[in-house]
Amino acid sequence: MGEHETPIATVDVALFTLGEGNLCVMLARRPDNAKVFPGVFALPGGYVHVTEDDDTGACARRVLRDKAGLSAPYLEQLYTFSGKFRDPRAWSLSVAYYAVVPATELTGKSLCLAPVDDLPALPFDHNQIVTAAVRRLRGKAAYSSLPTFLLPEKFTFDELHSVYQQVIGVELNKVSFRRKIENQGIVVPIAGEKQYGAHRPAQLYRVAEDALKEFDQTL
Amino acid sequence: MGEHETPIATVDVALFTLGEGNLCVMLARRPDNAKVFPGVFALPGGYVHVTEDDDTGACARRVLRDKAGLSAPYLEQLYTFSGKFRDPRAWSLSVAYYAVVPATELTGKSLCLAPVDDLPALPFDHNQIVTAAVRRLRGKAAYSSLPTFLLPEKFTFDELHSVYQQVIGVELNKVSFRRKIENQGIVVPIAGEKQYGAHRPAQLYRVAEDALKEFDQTL
DNA sequence: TAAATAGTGTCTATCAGACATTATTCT
DNA sequence: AGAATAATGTCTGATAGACACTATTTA
Repeated sequence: MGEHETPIATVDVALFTLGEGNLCVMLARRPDNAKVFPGVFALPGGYVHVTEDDDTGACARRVLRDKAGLSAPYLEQLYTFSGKFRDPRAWSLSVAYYAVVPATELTGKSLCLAPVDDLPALPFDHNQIVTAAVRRLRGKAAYSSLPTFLLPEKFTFDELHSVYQQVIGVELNKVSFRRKIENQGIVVPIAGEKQYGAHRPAQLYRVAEDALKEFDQTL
Repeated sequence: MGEHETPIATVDVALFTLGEGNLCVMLARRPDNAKVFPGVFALPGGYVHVTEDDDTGACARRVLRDKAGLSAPYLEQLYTFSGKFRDPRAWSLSVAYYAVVPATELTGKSLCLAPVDDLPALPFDHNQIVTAAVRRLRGKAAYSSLPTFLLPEKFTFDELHSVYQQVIGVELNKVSFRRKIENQGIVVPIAGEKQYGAHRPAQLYRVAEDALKEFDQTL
């Protein structure tokens, strides 16, 4: 078997968070000296550095660190997009990841957040990547603890309920939702901690584990 | 941004079928002149040919055509495996696919089929790829028409039931299973066609559509 | 008519959703 | 007391599983 021309290998990351009640994806301005699409907003991404990255997951974490200063969000490989024409430079292959972080992790950073349901036109096949990532996120939200990664450390039950609804995009019965969440052991009450307001105070919760937990049944 | 060394880009395919009641994966003998692991059984795979393949899916179909003579089985991208050490030659990146075909498509071809629950040690990280593919297949089987791709064109309800059980690995209530399948419209009876035996003859069915259909609920 | 498998009718336990009720704070 | 939100108790309709029963063939 002789040597072949190898494709370009890159990693792109769709970083999700909640902004003003909408599910948003982070966009980064491409450098002005980029060979293609200079100065255009796109998903953060970059070449795989074989001397620097242990694997594509490490590459994705490096991209997030460099472009958003994030250390350890929820990160999952999504899909690998490839083809002759997706990058004007050459036959290319992009391993797409998606990440989920609470909005509190992004405060102060000057980032561009775009609501996923009202996205501008993006270069390459990045609109397709976001669409696929949203589909995955929404799909998993219905039967996993994934939406909890959008919440800050402490939260009330109503916040949890609201985040699930926002992500999935449908109304969820409050009583059934509470039953389900309690059965699955997704969250645990923080003893003695309550959120006060002009009403009965709400119990504060935290996630039971840092890992993603999949439910055995639908919400 | 300067030029970087690019990783090796390959595609590997886990081809599933049923052999003697077991879920099996196809293995191919690597050529004797291969640079690494010559003559060893492994998942069929190959380099991405940027001049020949439109994308990695086309590459996977080419691999299946060349190594198993298959034209259009169910094919789905699984995951991209990557890293410094997974290939002794260099930093490499393998886009893994899995395919599902009825055993009848493989008769006559001299192929090696290994039961997935009793797999030999494979080169590279191919055991890991098969494990991930089996998990995906079993996961999807429970709420989709995926197992129908293991069946021949015509089949009885009991065969359908049996294939689902074999793939998922648990017993499924026959009455509930029939109700569910009927509700989902996965299969349609073939008018006037029955399979005869020393008992009441069984209605023959075919799949309703060629595409994968996902259920709204679990079996 | 016995054996074997195909296919259906129906009861029940479980559970999601709906609704009503109680709880606890602030104004 | 009234407003506001938190949290729980209980009824009901839908449905998965269990079981029993009927159907149709060959031997």
